[in-house]
Amino acid sequence: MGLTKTEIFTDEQNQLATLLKAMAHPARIAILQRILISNTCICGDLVEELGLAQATISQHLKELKNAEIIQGTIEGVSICYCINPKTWKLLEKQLGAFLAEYKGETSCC
Amino acid sequence: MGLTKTEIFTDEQNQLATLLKAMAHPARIAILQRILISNTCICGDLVEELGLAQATISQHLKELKNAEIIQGTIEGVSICYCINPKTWKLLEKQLGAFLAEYKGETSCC
DNA sequence: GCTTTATATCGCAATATTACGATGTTTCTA
DNA sequence: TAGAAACATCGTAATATTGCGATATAAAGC
Repeated sequence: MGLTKTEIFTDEQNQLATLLKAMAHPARIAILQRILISNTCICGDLVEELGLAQATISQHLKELKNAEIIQGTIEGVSICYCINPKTWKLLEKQLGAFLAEYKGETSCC
Repeated sequence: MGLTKTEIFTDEQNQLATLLKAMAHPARIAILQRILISNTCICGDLVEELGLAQATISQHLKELKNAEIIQGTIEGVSICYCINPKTWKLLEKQLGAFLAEYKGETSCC
């Protein structure tokens, strides 16, 4: 086991779960926040700002890139990362719809 | 290792990561959607509706409960689960603010 | 071409997650 | 009070994640 049964769920459920999973780590949230603040992309600054090893940061960036939440382009010696607008919009739409489904506390538990 | 370095991050970052992690599984998204649709709580119906074993569903419910995203009350023999309004509102606020930080594609990568 | 700088990848150890059968626990009913 | 129904918990196997040191790779400048 230890393997999620993706066949059982809808594509939307799997997609949203994948996106959430990619963000579900404090380091990756911190990375995204840094990108959002600087608007313009950042790179190895992260290693200094967060207290994690270069290999670890690189790995987190890779996961965000795999989920297509961020994208990177070579900028000389370093690499410039920024938000992938397409995925971000998708996320806003999917998550927004999901969260909005809750209609207040119409008595229950 | 295999242990997240929570000391390094802010409480907000850790909290948001924990909430996202609790939702970052297709089964748990499916469970939440069912609760949102039925508004009124559900229980063992999930075992039939999703194709997972009772023990597995119970475990997923426990994780959602630990994250305080849902809450359950004893309803005779079965248990009634529903959204925890407080956490849901917190989630809407935190996630909303996070997602809204992105200001379009002001040229970068 | 060699060196420096900036990232990526590999390999590993520690720990976490996912799924499930088996077994406990609690509550209602006969 | 014994039995059934509905969940929860335990134990376990398979796999995934986290973090890092060491090493590889790529671009720029000399």
